[in-house]
Amino acid sequence: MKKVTINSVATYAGVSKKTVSRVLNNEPNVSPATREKVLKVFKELDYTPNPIARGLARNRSFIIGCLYDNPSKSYITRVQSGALEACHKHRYNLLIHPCELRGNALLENIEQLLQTSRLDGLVLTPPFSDSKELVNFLKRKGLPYARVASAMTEDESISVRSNDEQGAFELTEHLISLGHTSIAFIKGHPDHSATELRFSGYKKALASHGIAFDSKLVAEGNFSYHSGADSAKTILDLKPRPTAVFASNDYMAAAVLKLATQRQLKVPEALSIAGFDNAPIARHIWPGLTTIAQPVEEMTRLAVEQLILSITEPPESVFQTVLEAKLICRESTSEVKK
Amino acid sequence: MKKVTINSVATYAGVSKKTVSRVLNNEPNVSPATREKVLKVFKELDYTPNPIARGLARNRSFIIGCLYDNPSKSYITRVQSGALEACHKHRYNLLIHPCELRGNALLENIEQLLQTSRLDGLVLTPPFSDSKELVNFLKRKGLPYARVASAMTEDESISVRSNDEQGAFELTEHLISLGHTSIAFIKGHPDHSATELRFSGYKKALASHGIAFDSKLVAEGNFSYHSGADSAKTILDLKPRPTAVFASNDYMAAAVLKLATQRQLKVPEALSIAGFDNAPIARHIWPGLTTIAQPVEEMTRLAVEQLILSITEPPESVFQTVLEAKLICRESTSEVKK
DNA sequence: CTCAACGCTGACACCGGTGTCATAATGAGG
DNA sequence: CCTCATTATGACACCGGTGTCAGCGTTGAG
Repeated sequence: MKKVTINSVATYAGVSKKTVSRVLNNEPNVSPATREKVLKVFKELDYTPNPIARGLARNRSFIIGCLYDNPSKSYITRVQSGALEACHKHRYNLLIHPCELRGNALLENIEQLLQTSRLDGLVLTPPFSDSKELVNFLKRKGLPYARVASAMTEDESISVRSNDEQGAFELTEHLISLGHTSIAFIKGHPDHSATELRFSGYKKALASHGIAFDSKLVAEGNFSYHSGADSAKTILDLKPRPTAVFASNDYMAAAVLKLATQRQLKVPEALSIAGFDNAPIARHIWPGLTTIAQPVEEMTRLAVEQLILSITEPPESVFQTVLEAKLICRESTSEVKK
Repeated sequence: MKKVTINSVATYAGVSKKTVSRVLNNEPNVSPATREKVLKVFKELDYTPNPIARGLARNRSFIIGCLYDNPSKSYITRVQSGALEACHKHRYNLLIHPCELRGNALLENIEQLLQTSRLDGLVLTPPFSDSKELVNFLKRKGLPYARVASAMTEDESISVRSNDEQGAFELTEHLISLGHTSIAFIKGHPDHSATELRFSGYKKALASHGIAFDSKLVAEGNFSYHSGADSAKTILDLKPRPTAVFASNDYMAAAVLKLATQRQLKVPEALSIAGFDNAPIARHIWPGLTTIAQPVEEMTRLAVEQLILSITEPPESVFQTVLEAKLICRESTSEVKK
C-alpha cells in the first residue's frame, strides 16, 4: 500500500497541487468542474491529507491540551469526555496533561509541554483555571486558552462555569426546609475558586433564613476523600452534634457517611448528609447522596468549542458562560428528628 | 519574541543546519569542539526543535494513542497515568481516544483517528486488547501497538497483563478459608478476557477444596455498577441465600453491598462480599471491600514503554509480561456464621 | 471596441527539520 | 612521499502540505 500524497492526487487529476490544496480547504476560485474532478480522485485514491505536513505549513498542530490536577477521577473523565466531543467535531485531537499546580516547576512543565507538542490551545480545569500566574504566562506566550469552572472574572478570556454559589444556596435551603438549623460545612481545596463560592452560597442561605453562622461548624477539607474523613471526625465529635453535614463534594460526603455508618449513626435519621458534583459514588452507596449536579461535560464542551473557534477566527467578542447547577435529592437527607 | 529555528542556530554558530541537526540527534561524526559550540548556542538562543517539522521529515508524530471503552473511570485514569509516565519519559505525548468496541463503525473510527493524528503507536486496553479484528487491522496498517490486560496469547505482540486467574483463585480461597462453601459469583463483561480468567480462578479454587460448582450461583454481569445491581437482586433472592458473593469487579461488589444494606442484611456478618480491582470505591464505602489489587499503572507503563522502544528499534524479541495481583483484605469479608 | 476587473490556475518559494552524497581534512600504512 | 581509509562538514533535495504572485482567458462597463 503506497502512500497517497497531494502530488499523486495532482498528477492523477491533471491539475497542480495548489489546486488540490484549494479543494481540500474549500477555498473559492476553483471551477465546479475541477472541484468535482479532484474530489473524485480523492475517493478513488482514498486520499487523506497529512495533518503533520499541513501543521508545518500552517504552524498548527490541530491538538488541544487539557490541563488538570484533580483528585476526582470521575470529574477528570467527564472533563475529557466533553473536551473530546468538541475536539472531534472540529477534527482536533486531545492531549491530556495532568500536573501539579503547586510545585515551582509548573511553568517549566508547561513550557516543555508546549515545546514537545506545539499545542494550538489549552483548556484549563480547576485549579489551573484560577491561576493568575498560569494565565499570564499563557498570555505572554500567546497561546489561546479557555477556562472551565473558574470564578476568576478579572481575566476576560473564554470561560465556562456553573453556578456554584446558587447550587450551594439551594442545597442549604433544602436542608433548612427539612428543619435543620445546625448544618456543618466542609470546605474544598483553597486553590479552587468553587470552594469560596460554595461556602458563600451556604452562608447566604443561612443568613436568608435567619440562622446564625457558626464557624465551629466549618471544617477545612481539600476535596479529597481523605480530607473528608478527617473533617468528618472533627464534625461528628462536636457537642452538640450538628444534624446535617454539607460537604463541598461527594467524596468528602462519602467519607462522612462512612464514618457515620461505622459509628452506628443512622443516615439520614440521625444525620443528614449532602455533597456536591453528583459524582458516581453519590449513587453507588447507600443511602444515596443528595447533591448538586453540574453539567461538567457540557461546560468543557462549550469551552473547547469556543477555544477552537477562537484559534481560527479573531476573538471578536469573548463569552463568559454560566450554566445552571441542579439539586438532586436522594436518601441521605431527611427531616430532622424532633 | 521571534522564532528560533535550526537556521538561526546554524547561522549564529557558524555551521550548517545539517551539523546542528547532527548535534540535536546525538549523531556521531561531529567534532567535540563543534558540538560544544552548537550546544552553547542552543542555550543562548533557548532553542527547541519543532516537533512537527521533525515529524514531517521523519514521518513520525511522537504521539501514542490510548484506546479504551471501559465503564470504570478509576481504571481509565490509572491507565492514562501509567501511559503518560512512559510517554513523557521518552518525550512522547499521549492522545486519548475512548470509543465503543461494539458498533460496526469501530474500524472506520480508528481509521479516521490514524488519519487525523498520524499516531506512532497505539495502546489497547480491554476490551480492545482482546479484539482479533482490531489487532489484525492494525497489523495490516503496519501500526505498532501494545496490549494491556489481555489474555489473548495467539497474537505475539507486546502484551502486559496481571494474573487474573491466580488473583481470583486466591480471593476464592480466602473466602473458603473463612468457612464459606456457598459462594456466588458475578461475571464480568463477555468481551473482556479477564472475565473468563477470573471465573476460571473461582472454579479452580472451589474444585481444589472439594466444593461442587453450582451454576445457579453464577450471575452474568458486565462490570458496570448497574449490572451488579441486577445480579445482586438475583443472588440475594436465592434460597438458600449464599453466604458470600464474589463480584468480578468492585463496582459490582459495591452494588451488592448497597442492596444488602438496603435490605438490612449485615455485611459481613450475614453476607461476605468481595470485589476485584481495588478501585477507589472499595475503600470509600463501609465496610471496605476485600478485593484483588492489580498494578494497572505499572502494566500500562511497561506496555507503552515497550511500544515506544519497538517503534525506534526493530522488535527483536517481544515480551509478554505477567505481573502479580495481590489480595487486599478489608471489612467486607468475615468468617461464616455457624 | 478597449481596457479594467475578475475568476481560475499553476510555478515557485517556504514551513523547519532530516537523509544522501560529495568533498575536504586528517591520519595510518607501505 | 604517496595511497587509501576515516572523520568532519556542508550543499542540496526532500517530507507534504500552504502562501504569494503572476499569467491567462472571460466578462462587463464605458
